[in-house]
Amino acid sequence: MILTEKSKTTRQKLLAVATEVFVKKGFHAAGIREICTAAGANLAAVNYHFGGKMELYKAVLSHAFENAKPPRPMPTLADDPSHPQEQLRAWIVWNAERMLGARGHTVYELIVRELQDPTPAFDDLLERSMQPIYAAGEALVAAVLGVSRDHPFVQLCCTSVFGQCLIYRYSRPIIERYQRHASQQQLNMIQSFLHHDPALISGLAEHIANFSLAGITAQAKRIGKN
Amino acid sequence: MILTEKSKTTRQKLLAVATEVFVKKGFHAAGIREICTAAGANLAAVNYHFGGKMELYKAVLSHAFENAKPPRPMPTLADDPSHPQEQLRAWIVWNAERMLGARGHTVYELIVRELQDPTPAFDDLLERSMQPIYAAGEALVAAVLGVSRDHPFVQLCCTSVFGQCLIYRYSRPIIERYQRHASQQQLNMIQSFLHHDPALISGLAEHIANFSLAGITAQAKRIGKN
DNA sequence: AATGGTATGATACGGTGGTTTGAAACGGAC
DNA sequence: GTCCGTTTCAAACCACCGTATCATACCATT
Repeated sequence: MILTEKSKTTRQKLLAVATEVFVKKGFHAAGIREICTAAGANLAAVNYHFGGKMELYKAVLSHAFENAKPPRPMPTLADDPSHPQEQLRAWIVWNAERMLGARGHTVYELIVRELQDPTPAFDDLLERSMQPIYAAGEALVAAVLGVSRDHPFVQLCCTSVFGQCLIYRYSRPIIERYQRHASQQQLNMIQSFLHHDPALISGLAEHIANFSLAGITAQAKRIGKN
Repeated sequence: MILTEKSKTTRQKLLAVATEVFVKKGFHAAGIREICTAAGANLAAVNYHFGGKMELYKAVLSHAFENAKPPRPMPTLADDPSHPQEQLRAWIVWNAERMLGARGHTVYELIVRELQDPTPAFDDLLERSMQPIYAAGEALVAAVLGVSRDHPFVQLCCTSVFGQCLIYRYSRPIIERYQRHASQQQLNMIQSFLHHDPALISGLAEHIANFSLAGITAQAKRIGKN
């Protein structure tokens, strides 16, 4: 199939709109008709350009994954093996900013959707977008704890870090509803968060890093005692 | 409407089966045909006994909330105001065990579903089942940090605690898929987790408490320095 | 101008989902 | 037994969704 200029734009429009809709409603609840009308395309356009709803969805996932290229490279243990603590901090901040940020990080919205209602595309997406990051974190935590990577504490600590990040994606509906009972100071934070204010996001990432490093070093001491 | 014995049992069967299905598939993906056949009832039974799918769902939520009564009371600051640190630890353990446990805690499965696709029943459910617990945690964290409850750090730390708990509910599909690459030792943990082994759950709760207390006291020192 | 691959359009099909209907079966009251 | 409110049942209804169809419009190439 040769792509002319016109076909390219409708394809892209479809992809862009579909990304939005899939993020907002999930795969099953999203409708072809809704996507097509929003993109100003005909109902048959999805089938023509992608071959079906699932293929469109996979294209959206791939596209989101491509656009999730990090602005700065992920810190790893290999960067500076003699200072694992600092590297772990850098990794946590990097990961948290990535998971909480808005710019081109729609992958996480889609992953969060997949977590609850996995589609056949789940495995591949997870493997490609999360596994390398998780593995790097595991190595760093293991280094700081001074144990091997399959020590139970490593998993526990990594999960604690990811949990603190993920909840900000999950609890968006709660936070929106929470505005009613919030003080003025809290309202400002909530607004900043809902609008993906970069300053607030790096503040949150800093908190998660401080909180987690304290937790992890505490566990390291606990291991040392035994 | 007078409830005879027979109607009661079909109603209850419907409620029980619907709870399972709603937890497993969410509100939209669950089908009343599936629920009715699994309950051994006629297709029209849901509409007759509850008035519709949404009413059935609301009944399930209420029923799950009623059955979520804690086996032991929630620890609060009021129990022992002179030892906030110990009380906070007790609260974290209590909360984590509650959120991770299996026995009669289906509310959380349903809440997690609501987080992604809120139905009109969301506000009420949240207000009744989560708000009191969160408020108690806020008070305890504020006491340990030595600040007022609307200090930003209080929110951040509470969110970190809840995030560590919630992720174990969210990441169940990941953990299931992770079994392939897991070592034997990890496999045992995974199996225990998937089967809601109480011993493992209290182990996880302990970890979350240790991790979080270290994080919170670190933040307390940070506040003290400024 | 004619052509042929490409893109768009209106419409219909099969399937599924929640809901409705009206009749039949039950079960106590008289 | 007869009545009447309650409950069950099979079947149908209606709206919606993803997909398939086929005709039409586009547009570079000849």
